[in-house]
Amino acid sequence: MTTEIDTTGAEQCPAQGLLKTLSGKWKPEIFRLATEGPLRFNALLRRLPGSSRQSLAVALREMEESGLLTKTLVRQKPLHIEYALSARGASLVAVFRTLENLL
Amino acid sequence: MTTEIDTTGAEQCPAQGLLKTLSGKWKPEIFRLATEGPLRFNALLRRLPGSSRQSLAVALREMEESGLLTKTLVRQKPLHIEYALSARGASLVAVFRTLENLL
DNA sequence: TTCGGTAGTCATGTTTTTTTGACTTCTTGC
DNA sequence: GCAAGAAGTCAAAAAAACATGACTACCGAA
Repeated sequence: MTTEIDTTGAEQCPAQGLLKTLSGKWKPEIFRLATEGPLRFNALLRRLPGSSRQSLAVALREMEESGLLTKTLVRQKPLHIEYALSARGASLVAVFRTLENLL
Repeated sequence: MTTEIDTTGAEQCPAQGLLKTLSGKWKPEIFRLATEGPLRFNALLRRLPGSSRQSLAVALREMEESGLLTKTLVRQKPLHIEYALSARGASLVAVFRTLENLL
C-alpha cells in the first residue's frame, strides 16, 4: 500500500459534504425513517431487508458524527439506544420538502 | 445471473431519487462545474483528474436521464456536444444555496 | 485518403463498498 | 451463575463501482 495524500477536505462547496453524509446504500432510507420517529438498532435492521449490522453501524456512526442524528442511551425497560433526528437533521427535512415541490 | 426483481422504483420519497442521481464519485463535482457553464466531454475529463472516460460517460448519461443536465449537439467549428444544466437542474442550485446557510 | 479532433464503447482488472457469519460486551431476570 | 436481549465488532467473502487501455464512429480539413 502506497502512502496517499488526503485531498478530500479540499471541497469546493459545502453541499458536497452533505451529499457524502447521505450517500451510501442505506443512509437515505435511514434518514427518511428517522423523520418518522426515533430508531433502535435491531428494529432498524429488520426494517431494512438486505442490510447488515455492519453497514448499519457504520452508517449510523457517520450520520451521528456529521450531526444528522443523535444517539441516546435510554435507561428504561430493556435499556437501549435511540437514534433520532438532530435539530440540524430536522432542518434538512424542510429543505427536502422544498425539493419535492421542484421535482 | 439470476433473475432480479427491480424494487428501486418503490421509493418512499422523491428526494431519494435525487440523492441517487447525485451520488457517485464524480456526479457532485460535475454538477457544481455545470453551474459554471456548459461542459464538453474531453474538457470535463481533464478537469476531473483521476476520473475516467467510462465513469464520466455513465455519470453524464444518468444525470441527463434524470433531467439534471441537457445534452446538445453543437453544429459549429469543431462539432461537439454540450452538457448544460437543465431548468430543473438550475432550480436545484437555489435549493443547495439555501442548504449552505443551514450548514 | 489519411489525419486530428470530437465523443464515446468494450473487456478487463483493481479498488471500494457491502454482506455474511462468528464472536464480544453489557444489563436484567431467573 | 446462566440465559436472553440489547448493540455492537471483526475477518473474510461477495458484489458493486471505478479505472485502464484498446478500440469504434463521426466529421472536417489537408
